[in-house]
Amino acid sequence: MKRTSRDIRTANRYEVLRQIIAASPTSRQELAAATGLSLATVATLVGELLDLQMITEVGFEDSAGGRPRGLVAVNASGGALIGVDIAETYVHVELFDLGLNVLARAEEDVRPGESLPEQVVSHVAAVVGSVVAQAGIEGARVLGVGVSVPGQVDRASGVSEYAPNWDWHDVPLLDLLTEHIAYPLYLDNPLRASAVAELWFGAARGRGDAVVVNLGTGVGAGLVLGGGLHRGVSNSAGEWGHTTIVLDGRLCRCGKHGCVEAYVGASGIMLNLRESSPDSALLHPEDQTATIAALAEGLRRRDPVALEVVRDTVRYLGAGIADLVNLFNPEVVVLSSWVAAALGEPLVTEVREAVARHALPRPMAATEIVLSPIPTDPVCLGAATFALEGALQSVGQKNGKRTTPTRSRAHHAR
Amino acid sequence: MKRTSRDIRTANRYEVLRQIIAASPTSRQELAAATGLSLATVATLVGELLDLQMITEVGFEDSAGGRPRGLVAVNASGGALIGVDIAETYVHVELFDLGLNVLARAEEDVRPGESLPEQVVSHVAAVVGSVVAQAGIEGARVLGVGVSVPGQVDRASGVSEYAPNWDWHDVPLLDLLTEHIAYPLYLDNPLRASAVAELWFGAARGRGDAVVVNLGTGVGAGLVLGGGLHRGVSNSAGEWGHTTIVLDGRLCRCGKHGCVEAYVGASGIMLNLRESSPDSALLHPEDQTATIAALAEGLRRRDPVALEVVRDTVRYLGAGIADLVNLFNPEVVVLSSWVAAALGEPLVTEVREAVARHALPRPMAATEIVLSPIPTDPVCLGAATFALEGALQSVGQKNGKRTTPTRSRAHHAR
DNA sequence: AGGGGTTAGGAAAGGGGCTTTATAAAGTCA
DNA sequence: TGACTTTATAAAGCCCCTTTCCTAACCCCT
Repeated sequence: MKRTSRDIRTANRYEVLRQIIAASPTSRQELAAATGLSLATVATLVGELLDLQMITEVGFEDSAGGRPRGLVAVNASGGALIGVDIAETYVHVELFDLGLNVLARAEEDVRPGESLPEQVVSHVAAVVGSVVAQAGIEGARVLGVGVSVPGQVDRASGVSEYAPNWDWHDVPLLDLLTEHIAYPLYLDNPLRASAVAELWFGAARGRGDAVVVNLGTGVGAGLVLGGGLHRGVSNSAGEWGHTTIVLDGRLCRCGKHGCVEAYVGASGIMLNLRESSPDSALLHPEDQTATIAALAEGLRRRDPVALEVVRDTVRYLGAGIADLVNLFNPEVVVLSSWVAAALGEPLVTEVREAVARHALPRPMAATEIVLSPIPTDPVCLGAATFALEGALQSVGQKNGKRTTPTRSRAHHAR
Repeated sequence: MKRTSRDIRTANRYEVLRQIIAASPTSRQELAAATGLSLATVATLVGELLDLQMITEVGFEDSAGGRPRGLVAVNASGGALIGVDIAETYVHVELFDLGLNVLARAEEDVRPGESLPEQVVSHVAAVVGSVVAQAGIEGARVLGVGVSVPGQVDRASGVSEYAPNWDWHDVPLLDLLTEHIAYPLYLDNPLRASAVAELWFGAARGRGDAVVVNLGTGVGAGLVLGGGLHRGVSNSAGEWGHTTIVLDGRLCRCGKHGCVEAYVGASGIMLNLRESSPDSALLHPEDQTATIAALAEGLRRRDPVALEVVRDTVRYLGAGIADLVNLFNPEVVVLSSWVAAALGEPLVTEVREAVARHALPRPMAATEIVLSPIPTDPVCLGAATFALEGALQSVGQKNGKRTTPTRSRAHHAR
C-alpha cells in the first residue's frame, strides 16, 4: 500500500533482468531502449547484477562507427533456482539455472493416504535433494526454493491456510519445510505462480494488465494488474473457478452449484463428455489425463464427439472468460496449465469466438487471447521465479553486507 | 505503467488532503500518524496546500503541556468544483466547495428525442452555468468540472467511445463541451466516478482493495485496487453488469442472455416483481423510480411481496457479488447508486447472507459489505473529485509558474 | 517572574533514486 | 595522425522522503 522509491528500484531491477533473460546477450543501449530508463540507470543496475554474478560480460558488438557496445548475458552458472509444484497427486520439482533452463527435474507421487503435512513435506525434501544431487550443484549456489501449494496461502507467515484437496487447515508449511531444506523458501499458490511465470517469461511480459487462466484439474485465474501481481487483501484473489456461471447449476466439488470449475475443470470436461456421449471411447473413467489426451487426439483428427465436447465446454469457458474480460479489461488473456496445453490451438480458436460472443465489444477488441508460450511446467517455473524475485529483492537491503560496492570486475579484458 | 517518484508525491498529496477533508480541522501530528508519513513530509505537503489556498490555518490546539499544535482546515471558499452526472433521462449537476459540501445543484431532463450530442452538451452547459450563477461564485474560483457519461470513455482524448443508452459512437464530447465551458474539464464514466467518491470520502477510504457495486438502472462495478482506481487497458474495467450469471438466462438489453444486470438492474427487479406477483400494487409500470420506492416502502412494513422480490433479486445479486469477492478479494464491497440507497439496510443484510453462501469462506471472511455512506449523489461527487485530482496533479508541474515557493503565509498571527 | 520540562514545527543534513551533462574510452574513416 | 562517432562511466543536479537538531511556544513549579 505504501510505496517508496525503493519499490521503483526493485521494479526496475526486475525489468532489466527480465529483459536480459529474454534477449540474452544484449547491450546496455538496448536495455535502456526497452525499459525506458536512462543509460546511466541501466548501467548501475547492470553493475549491480554483474556484482551479484547473475549476469556476465560476454563480449562486444559493433556499433555504427563508434565504440563497440559491451554485451551482457545471463550467467547461467551464477546460481540455481528450484521450483516445487505440490499438487493433489504428485510433487513435481525442477531446478533451473539463471537463464531459467531446466537442469534437473524430479517427481514423486502422493498417494491418497499420504496427505498428512509431514508426509508431503518429506516428499518435497526428497525431491529437492534429488534435483540438487542430480544437477551436481553445490548447495551454496541455490538462491532459493519456491513452493507452490494449492489453496489459500499466507505467504508472509508461510502458512497453508486452507488446501481443499487434503482438507488442510492452517498448516505451518514453511516452518515444516525449513526443518528439511536449508535454502531460502518462498511459498505461494499455483495460480499466482503461473501468473508470475507469464509475467516474467510468457505472454504477459511487458503488459500492464493480464489475466492468466489456469485450466487443469482445478481452474483459477492469476491477475496481473498494473504490471504486478494482484493478491487481494488476504492473498486469495483470482478464485475464478468457484465463480457462478449457471445459477443453481451443476454441483461442484466445493459444495456449491454452477461454478465455472464444475464445467471446465478436467472432471467437468469428463462429465460434459459423459453426458453427451456416454459410450465414447474417448472416455477413460477415473483417469483425467488419459481422457483429456484422448480428447486432444480426437480434436486433431476432427472426431465429431471430441469437437462436440470441446464446443460444449467452451460454451461455459467462453462465458467465464468473457466475464474476466469485462471486469478487468486486460491486454491479454493467457490460457495455461495442462488441459489448455493438451487441447492447444483448436481450443483457443473456439474460445476466442465464444468470448467474443459474450464479452462487450470494446474491451474485447482490446484483448488478445493466447495459449501460454511457456514450454515447461509453468507452476514450477513460476515458483522458481518467486525465488528469483526474492533473491533480487534483498539486494538493496541494509544487511546486504556489500557495504562498498566493489565493482571489481575486470574491465575490458579483451 | 512507468512509475516515478513524482507519483509517490502525488499520491501522498492526495492522501494528506483526503485526510484533512475527512477530519477538518486537524493537526500536522494527526496527519502524520494517519498517513504514515514523517512529520517533515507532512509539513511540506501542508505548506503546498496552504500556498494553493486549498486549506488554511485555523488556530491552535492544546498539546499535553508543550507547544500547541497548529490546526489546518479545508479552505471551503478557496475554490469550487463542479460534478456533472449525465444519465439516460437527466443531467444532474452539483457545485461543491473544497470541503465537498454542495453549494448549488441543478437538473435538466433529457427527453428521449433530445439525445443528440449537441443537445446533451447544451443541457450540460446550461446546468453548469446555472449552478455557478446560483452559488454566486466568480468563474476564476472554479477549479474544474468533472463530467460523468455512461458507457465507454477515453478520458485522455475526451471521447465518449460508446454510450449504449443513446447509441453514441466516438463522440468527441470534451471538444464539444470546451466550446461552451471555460473551466478545466475531466471526463469519465459513472462507475469510476462513484468509485473515486468512495475512495476519497466514502467506505473505501484508506482501503487498499475495494469494489464499489453500482445498483441503478444499469449496474456495474468500480474497482479500487492497490489504493487506486483500476481502469484496464482501454479504461473499461468494471463492466460487471454484463457478466453472465445464468447461462442462456433472461434476455438483457445488451442483447445477450443471463447478464447480472438483467436480474438486478432496476428493470430486472421490476421483472422479478412482475414474474412473482403480476398484480402487485407495488408495481408501477414504466416507472422504475416509483416501483423501487414502493418496494422500499414495502420492505419497511415487511410486506411479504416486497420481501419476496428482494429475496429473489438477492439470489442473483448475492451470486454476482460473491464472484467479485472471489476474484478480487477486496477489503470492502460498497453498495452504491439509487437502488441500493432506496432499499437500504434490509437489502444489505440479505446480500451479506447470500454472498456468504456463494463466496469462498476465506475471502468472504476478509471482506465487509456495506452501504455507501455518501449522502449525496455519488456520481456528481465523484465527478467533482476527478476535477479535484486534476487540480492537485498539476501542482508539481514545471509550468506551475510558482518558481519560487513563496510560502508567504503570515506565520502565527494569533 | 523566571527557570526547567515538554511538545510542535522548521531547517539542515543525509540517503536513495533517476536524469542530464561532461569526460574518458574505443572504435571508424579520411 | 587527426576528426568524428559511439559507448560507458563519473559528476552534478533534482526530487522525494526521513532523521536529527534546534528554536518556538506553552505549562508548571518555585
